[in-house]
Amino acid sequence: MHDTVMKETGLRAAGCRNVSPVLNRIGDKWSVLIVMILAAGPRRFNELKREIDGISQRMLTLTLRGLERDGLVSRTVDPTVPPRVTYALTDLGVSLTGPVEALGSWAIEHIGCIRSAQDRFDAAHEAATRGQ
Amino acid sequence: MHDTVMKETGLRAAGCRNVSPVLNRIGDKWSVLIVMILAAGPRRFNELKREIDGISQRMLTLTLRGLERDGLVSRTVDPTVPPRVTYALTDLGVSLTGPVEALGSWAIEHIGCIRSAQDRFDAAHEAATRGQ
DNA sequence: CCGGATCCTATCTGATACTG
DNA sequence: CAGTATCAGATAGGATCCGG
Repeated sequence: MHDTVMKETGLRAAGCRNVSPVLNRIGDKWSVLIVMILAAGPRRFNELKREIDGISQRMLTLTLRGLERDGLVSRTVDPTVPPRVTYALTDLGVSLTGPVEALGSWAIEHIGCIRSAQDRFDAAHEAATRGQ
Repeated sequence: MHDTVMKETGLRAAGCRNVSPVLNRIGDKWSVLIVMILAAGPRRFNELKREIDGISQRMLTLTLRGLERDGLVSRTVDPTVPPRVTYALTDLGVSLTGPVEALGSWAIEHIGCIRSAQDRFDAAHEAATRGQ
């Protein structure tokens, strides 16, 4: 990002290409939740599964694989039997919690505003649709 | 939300219920991009369509409706013929740009780290899969 | 110019069953 | 315990045509 002059459009386009993959990850159904739980400390597979409640085994595996692939989460296998696999946030994963918490704060702060906007919109839309 | 004592788990669960809808919005394919473009000033429908390049008419309409429903974007119809419809960020929408830019900065800052992690992961995984 | 309606495909997700 | 494999349903997204 050391281009001396960069048009706003160029900056935005470049930003988007970089931001998109991150958004795809944090935008999925479980990633942020898992990152936030792991922010409180490492967990084993079934601890996560119990703690999340609603996630399928499959999605937990898939999401953890994705997070591991992106370098946000580390996976440590304890070669015992039965196996113990521990997941933890990497430094990169920890650094993500900041921005995500910022977004979370915004959401909590404005959720009332959003919900009332939705209600107003739905009411208006329902009124327009009533005649059909 | 007036429980006097709330366990960490409860707090997290409550936070999640509030954050999830927001994540669903900003996690989708186009919302953040549109918000960021509108942050630079109001646009008309086809201006957005041209500027985004790759979005289908359908998705632009759908995404704008969603943003409007959430109170992030305002839609103003100029009752001329042909009609002019102008989209702009609401105050709520403007307030979202802060956290989103924070996330964007994080993404830009760490994208190299992420990509190399992915390459390492893919290389390791490919090696493990080679023998099949 | 704006956008609704329809059709079709790709991807995501969950349920279930099976394995080291 | 910690996964993998497979199947079926839900959902997102694009292409296209039509209407105000």
